[in-house]
Amino acid sequence: MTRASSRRPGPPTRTERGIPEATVARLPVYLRALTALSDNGIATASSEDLATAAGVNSAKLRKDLSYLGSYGTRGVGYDVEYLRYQIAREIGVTQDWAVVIVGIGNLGHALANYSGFGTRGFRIVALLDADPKLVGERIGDMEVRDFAELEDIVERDRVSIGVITTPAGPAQEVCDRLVAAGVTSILNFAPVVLSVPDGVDIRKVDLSIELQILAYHEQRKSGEAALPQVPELPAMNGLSDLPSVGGGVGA
Amino acid sequence: MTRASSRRPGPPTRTERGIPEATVARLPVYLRALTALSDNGIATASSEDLATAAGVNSAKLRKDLSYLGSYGTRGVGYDVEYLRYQIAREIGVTQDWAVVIVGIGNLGHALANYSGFGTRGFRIVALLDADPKLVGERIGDMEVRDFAELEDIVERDRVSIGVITTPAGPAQEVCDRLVAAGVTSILNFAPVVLSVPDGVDIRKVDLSIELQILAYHEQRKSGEAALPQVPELPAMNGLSDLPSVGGGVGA
DNA sequence: AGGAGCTTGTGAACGTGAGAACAAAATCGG
DNA sequence: CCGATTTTGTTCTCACGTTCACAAGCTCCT
Repeated sequence: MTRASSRRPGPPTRTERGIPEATVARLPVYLRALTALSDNGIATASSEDLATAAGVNSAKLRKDLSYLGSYGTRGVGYDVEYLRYQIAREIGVTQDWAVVIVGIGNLGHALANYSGFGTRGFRIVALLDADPKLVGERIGDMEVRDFAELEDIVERDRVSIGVITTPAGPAQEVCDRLVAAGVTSILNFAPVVLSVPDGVDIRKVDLSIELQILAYHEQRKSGEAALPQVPELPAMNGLSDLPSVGGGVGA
Repeated sequence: MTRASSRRPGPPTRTERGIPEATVARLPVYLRALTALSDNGIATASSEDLATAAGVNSAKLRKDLSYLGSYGTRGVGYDVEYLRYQIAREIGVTQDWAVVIVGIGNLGHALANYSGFGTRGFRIVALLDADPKLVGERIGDMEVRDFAELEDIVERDRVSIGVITTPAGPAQEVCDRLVAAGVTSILNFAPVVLSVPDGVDIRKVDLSIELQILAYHEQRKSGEAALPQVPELPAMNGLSDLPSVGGGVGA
């Protein structure tokens, strides 16, 4: 959760209509669970069913849904299609969002290739990279374009979401350009902390950090016994500054 | 934060030596910030400096570090190298962790190709896929091997971490096989909720969910004005069940 | 040596999130 | 039509996480 936007000092720290951030983060999970149920031909589901499908407990799910309104029926459960639509609307995926991907390296490639994308609320309108060797390359039905065209594209297609898949180095500059061009939501895969002005939302995905969190717990499981007790700086691993997935030569 | 492991009912809900989960999730960020400072030749840093580099506020950073011990010096700050080593040791990245990647589609490819990986605490020991057309393909200095070899590899190389980059369909089965083979930490990129026994840690990375969270906030920013007030189920978008990045034909 | 000036480590206040438990509302069977 | 049963929506309580604020401790200068 990395909201960078305006927190006005009003009394209830919750936003506008007031859905807690933790709940917002779970709504997409519910949406997917509902879709799965729907695909299985299930028309009605109890909070218990839904909670199981979504991997949470039913009390939490009910409370989450209560923030949206009273869409269930006591004694019966939730109408799958109806609830699904309500959540989709609340999240905002009943409309299409234009997305640009900047940095067409390994990961950028993977995301660009991911076909089941355009049909699901998000539409990739451009793949950008500053490396002339990449510009012009075709990926699926799209062509990599020069990063210099960013501003034009953002304006023309009303792009509000940018995905950064460059290496760490150029990420901040790319970010600044995106923001200056009018993008107000950024999904960052580069292993750096980006700074953005108020009103711009940033979320970060970082493979390396996820692995390190797993390693921490893994270490507790087995190695509990013999940890060297505060040794004096033995030659450590090359834990360096870019263990994420950033690809491409970026901007 | 998706720990599935044992929560014994002891009084302080905190684990073993007791580092809060929220703190654990930030330690890798601090580690990276320290490495960046170190690379810039900075030998000492205050909590303020570090906090800025890591994108958090200094009070939080100090409290987080205090769970590890007293590694700073009042009036001075922290020795960058020393603190870096202490955090690395705490996380467990001073040792090497063997990792297998299952599902060599677009994303599996991207992760496999990511070079700055083996040198940083995590060593990919195998790329696995069930699709015979992929088996044998060379990626970097590795070769894709048959998913059937999983058990042998896990045992031989003492693999404790598995990365799932298959599509949603086979993910649970792959997960079960991983667990049965002895893997106790799983990083899941497939857009499904995996169920695992106690003692196995799961973390999930889901592009589609991240985008949807951004979309939610984006909608609040602009569209605040005219939201159709609870319409009656208009033809909605094909919000379906696999908007993540899963690639390959998996197991 | 002693005081001024920093910076850490932590206790306490506050806010947010999770889970238990229950009352309100709906269906269904007789 | 009424009671039994089911399941939601909500209230209450507790645990967790964040932030503030300050005393303890270190260095440096005079």
